[in-house]
Amino acid sequence: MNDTLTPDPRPRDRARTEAALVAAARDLLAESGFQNFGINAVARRAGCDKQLIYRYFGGLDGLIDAIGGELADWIVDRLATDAAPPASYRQLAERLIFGFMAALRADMLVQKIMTWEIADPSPMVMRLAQARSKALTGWMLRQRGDLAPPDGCDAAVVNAALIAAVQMMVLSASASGAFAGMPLRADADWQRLAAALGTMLDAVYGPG
Amino acid sequence: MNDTLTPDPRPRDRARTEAALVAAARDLLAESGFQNFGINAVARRAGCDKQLIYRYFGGLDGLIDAIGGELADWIVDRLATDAAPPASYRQLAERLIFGFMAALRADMLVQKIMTWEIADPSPMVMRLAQARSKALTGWMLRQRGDLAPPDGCDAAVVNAALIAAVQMMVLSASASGAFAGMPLRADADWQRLAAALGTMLDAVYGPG
DNA sequence: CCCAAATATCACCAGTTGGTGACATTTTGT
DNA sequence: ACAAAATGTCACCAACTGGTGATATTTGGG
Repeated sequence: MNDTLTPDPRPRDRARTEAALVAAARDLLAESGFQNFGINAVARRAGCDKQLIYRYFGGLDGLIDAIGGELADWIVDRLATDAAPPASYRQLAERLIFGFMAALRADMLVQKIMTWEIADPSPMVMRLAQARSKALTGWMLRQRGDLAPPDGCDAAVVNAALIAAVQMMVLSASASGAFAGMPLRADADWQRLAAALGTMLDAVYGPG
Repeated sequence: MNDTLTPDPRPRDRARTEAALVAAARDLLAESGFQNFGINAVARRAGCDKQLIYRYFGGLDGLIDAIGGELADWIVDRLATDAAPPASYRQLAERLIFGFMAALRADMLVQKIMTWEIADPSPMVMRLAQARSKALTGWMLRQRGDLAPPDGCDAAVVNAALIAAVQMMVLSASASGAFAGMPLRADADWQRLAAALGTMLDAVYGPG
């Protein structure tokens, strides 16, 4: 009869519960960011008791690590889609920059985590950043082959700066729809940015 | 005898108290960022009751606005120090980028506010960003004179991208001492970045 | 002088947070 | 069949948050 004594608890399936907790944490992070992100909010969202987070993940840190494992190779997964290897260093850099831009624009969760890394750098969160940048440089080394940038050009730093520009623009756009007065809402806005980045790539690496 | 009945309250000086509150908020923000930044923390730091924040500023928002007023022209104040007008567009852009980099690197408070704008965009905080970018574009227009960028180059967006790159690098450096695996701690690191930015300016605007 | 306004502080409120111990129920191993 | 372990839920804790009403004390104008 279910006599209002036990209001049907969730089925006892640890794997399922763990997955629900990870999903709840990820969705919550992607939707609202790390503000108001806490153990209570995650448990509430997952519809189960926070005690389980302690039991199964050892706390919120462990839960974050579980998320981190999922997106360690985030950038590589959606960058290495081109069949043909790049024909020039310029092309390699172009694929890196524009691929990064598209991937980041489409992934709210990673955007929020990147913001988190800037705003509240805890050891736990920094590990996510480290894994990401390691995967990214690994991809570059693998794709580079024997292509070389022009002489007298610190390509690593130039690329880092372009990545930084894209990252800042995307994060700012998600927050306010603009950066430094430049609107970043319509597709035309983004195409204008892409054109400017193309100009810079042309200028630095040559129109290859 | 001050018989433990009245533990000497602060002197009744509204102007002084308001200044103390603004200073407390600013210092707290610069030191710890907007995490744990609340009305209780500010009042505690200022050594007076939070009620005064409600009375004198109408709440935390008003206090933030008071800070915003102080640094509305932040970037202009420390950019327009050069006596001679720029001799070329390249020189203008160089002053903008490197001046911005130096100013931002030296100002922890503005760094934290910029992070705030990304991480927790509330209407109140966004007003600060708007005032800043308005002042910045105003400076550009005033300094530009009749200098013009090369044809076929969307200089406004190129400059915005370079500013974005610098901003991302500085914020990331303050948080973790690196960006995308590139260390940003020693002066040599920053000189390397400056050199790369110089390369990009050369390439886009010509070595002038 | 006296009363009103201004100033400063305190006491309390409801709500939230992270964290822990106890309990009930189900599953599993022997 | 029975005990032990695993799973899920609840109740509670101290600490903190933003917010408000009441109360002292001082200042200043009439």
